Amino acid sequence: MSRRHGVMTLAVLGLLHESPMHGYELRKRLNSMLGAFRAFSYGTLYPCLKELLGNGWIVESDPVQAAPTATATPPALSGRRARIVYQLTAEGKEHFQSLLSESGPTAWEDEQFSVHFAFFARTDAETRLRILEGRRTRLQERLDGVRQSMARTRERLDSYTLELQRHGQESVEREVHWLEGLIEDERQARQGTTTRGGDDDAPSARGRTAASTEDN
Amino acid sequence: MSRRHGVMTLAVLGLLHESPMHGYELRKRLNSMLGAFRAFSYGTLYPCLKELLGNGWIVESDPVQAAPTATATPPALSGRRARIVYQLTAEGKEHFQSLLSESGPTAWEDEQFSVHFAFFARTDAETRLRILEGRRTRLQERLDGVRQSMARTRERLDSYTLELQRHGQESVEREVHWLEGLIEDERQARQGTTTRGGDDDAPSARGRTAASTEDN
DNA sequence: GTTAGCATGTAAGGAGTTACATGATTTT
DNA sequence: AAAATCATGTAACTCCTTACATGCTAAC
Repeated sequence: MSRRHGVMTLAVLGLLHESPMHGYELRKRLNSMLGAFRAFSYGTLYPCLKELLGNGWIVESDPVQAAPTATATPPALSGRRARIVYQLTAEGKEHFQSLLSESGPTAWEDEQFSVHFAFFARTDAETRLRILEGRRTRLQERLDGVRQSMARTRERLDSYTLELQRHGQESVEREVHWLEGLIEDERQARQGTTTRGGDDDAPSARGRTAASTEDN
Repeated sequence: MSRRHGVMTLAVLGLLHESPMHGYELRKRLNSMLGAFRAFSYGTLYPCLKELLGNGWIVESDPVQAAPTATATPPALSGRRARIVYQLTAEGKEHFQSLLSESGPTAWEDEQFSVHFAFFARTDAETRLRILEGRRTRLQERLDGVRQSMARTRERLDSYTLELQRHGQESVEREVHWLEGLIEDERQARQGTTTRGGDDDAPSARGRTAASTEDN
């Protein structure tokens, strides 16, 4: 028991790590963080929060009611509906870190990768590198599969199917290229901090951000 | 009852449309067709076949046992395990066409789009255009969301989160660009066949295939 | 002789969605 | 006065995966 709600758990713990929040806001931030990749509905969020509560990873904090435009609103229950603000417990933080340090397929598969990546600033350098490399290898395998299949079925496919394969292949190739840049950055950042085994905060990816936009 | 197994139903019917096949081969062809986008397991395939059978959309045909390397293998049950070869019925073909002519969100959302696209050669021109445009609009909305979110939270994000957003945005932009090329092709192909309302086979996407690789 | 590939299936469960229910508040 | 947005939640259901069970044949 405990490993339910795959991606959401990690994402929610990560966001609450920054600051306490209520459900509605949590979901908005979640979907803006991962906007291009996926979206969650309330039907996933609220049950997930319930479970996190049950596991003692989060607690309800004072329902701090942010002033509803006009500031001076009397005590008790005014300004909108009473919001339930959640915050991380010590165990929650610990669990978050242990989730972050997982570097198996669970971290680099399609749905999970983007969330893990989003919290790389809190992930130690070794794990970051292993996840990036794991994903690159995974995509490379997929590419091999696609290339073989295109070689085998050559000419026998209609133009739409062919175009789909071509487009799919190109997308995967692009992501591999992106990953390779990131991996190189990680390696170079490691040179800077010599043999240190420590975890520190974001190495501000200089160079790469520019490099990957070069062909604008 | 009847609308189960979302994407698979369409994909299986589509493949069986080309030629009869047994489950194992079906799955291989499925995964090679959609290799870059998704993969199915047997746990999805076999129950799906069962349901298609129940709906009368496919039937078992003679277990044509392809010669196992050496040709002359005696009658009955030789050469590997008895394979169950399925083929499309008339109702199956009809149902397949009706699935193909759906052009709502069910056709242009992430998981479904690639399968629908793969069978565009059997889809009529109007539907193709509506699906392509629907998806483009959908992605455009997603882009607007991402851009707004990036404008709002500017500077307050660590470099990894930022890089993720940038990469996500770029991917979506690329797909929009790809779609726009395809849409233009469809429109030009329509000019060729003047006012005709008919469905014909693949307009061999000339020009486009080259154009989208131009920046090689 | 053992691994890899061919071939078919089932049971249990995980992750998430849709649609509903409810109600306040702000904007148009 | 209507519509959008804020806010929380639940029940039912979908789609798919994992892990298991079984056994045969080809290649190393």
